[in-house]
Amino acid sequence: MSAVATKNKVILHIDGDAFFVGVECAKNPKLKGLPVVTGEERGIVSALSYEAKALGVVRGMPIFKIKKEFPNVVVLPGDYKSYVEYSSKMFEIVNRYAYGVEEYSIDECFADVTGLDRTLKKTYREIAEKIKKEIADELGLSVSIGLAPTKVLAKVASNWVKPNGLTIIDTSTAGDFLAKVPIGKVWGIGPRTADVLIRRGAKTALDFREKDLLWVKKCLSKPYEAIWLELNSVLVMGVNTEVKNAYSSIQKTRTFHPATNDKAFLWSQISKHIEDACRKARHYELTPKKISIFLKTNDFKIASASTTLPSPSNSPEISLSVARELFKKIHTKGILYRTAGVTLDALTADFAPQADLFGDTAKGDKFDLIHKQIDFLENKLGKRVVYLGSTKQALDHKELGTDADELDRDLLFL
DNA sequence: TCTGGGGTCCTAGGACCC
DNA sequence: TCTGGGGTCCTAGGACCC
Repeated sequence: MSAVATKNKVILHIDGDAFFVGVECAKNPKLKGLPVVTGEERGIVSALSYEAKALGVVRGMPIFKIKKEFPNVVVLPGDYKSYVEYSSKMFEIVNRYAYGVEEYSIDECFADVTGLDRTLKKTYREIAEKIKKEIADELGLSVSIGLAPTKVLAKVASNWVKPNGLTIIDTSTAGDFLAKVPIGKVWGIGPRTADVLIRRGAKTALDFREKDLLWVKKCLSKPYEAIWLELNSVLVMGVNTEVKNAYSSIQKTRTFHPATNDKAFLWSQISKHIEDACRKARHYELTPKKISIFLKTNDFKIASASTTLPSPSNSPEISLSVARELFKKIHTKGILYRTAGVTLDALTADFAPQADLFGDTAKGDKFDLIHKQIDFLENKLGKRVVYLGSTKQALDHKELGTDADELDRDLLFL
């Protein structure tokens, strides 16, 4: 037995209430108390106020439907810049009370606040209340807070009362809470795994927690062991306070309707996604080593193919040349596809590439220079001043059949 | 929730090596 | 030619998150 008693950690989780709408109300307090949605520019609801929810509005609802059926709902375009600003200010406030914050998403963070009760001579509840008050006073935002010995339990806690909640779960009370949490509501357990667990008799988080580890290992894969341990108050998912400053993948996808099998159209979508993904990679000075593309059918089956690039490059011409083969592999005659997507993978910070035997790197260098010029132009004149010939159709919104090969010329259109 | 877009991590199976 | 076992890399697909 260890001489040092292993005392439970105290993990805090903060979740913004209807965050995007919350920010809009903070910017324009007249909106407070009104049914408000954001997402006008996307055509579907991204976020909605609790007042809008009460009327029957749901996430993903088409904006035209809102305007028609709920004329008194305020519809706003998303203002991502503000959301990011408010988000980082919110994290700064939390950071006053923690040695680092894990920025989990734009409206959520975790922090390890263990021991702060002694340092600040306050209870954990008082500390959480203070954080909540500062966020409300300084930013005009409402949040829900959970305090618990692990991240998974802290998520359960912050979700327990919403909006404007403050819930504390400790080892002794966890069972009472978990008995009321359907297994599918646990962070990390989605519909598939929930099905499996329910069939095996674990309907609630408590049922699952009471299974033994061997059972968990036998029925599920590795990540679920961590969830099981965390439900049992064993902290295994560390709070990662490192500021995440690089993507490890960049994805571009688009769903179109109606679904189609048109080869030329689908290929032009892929081409556009490759251009856009490469542009983003260049913007962040990242270079992918891998590319993968996928097509999704009407019944949500995904056919994907991926490969390692001949040499790392963020020029679309390189990706395009290998994607052509990948596309041939996954495109099946007669099947209708609803979504096409591209992922650039294994991104690393830009580096000076070594010349290789086959001259691919030399080719990449040439395109590199061209794209530097184009990026410069586009920064001044706007996006897509210049684009690949194979992308043209996607930009024209043409859906009629044209021979794919005819369009697949790596030409730049001005 | 008949289901948008952008991410992360894991796993099984095959290829190839010793 | 057949045989065994282990390691590692690659690819396709699955599951989950916000």
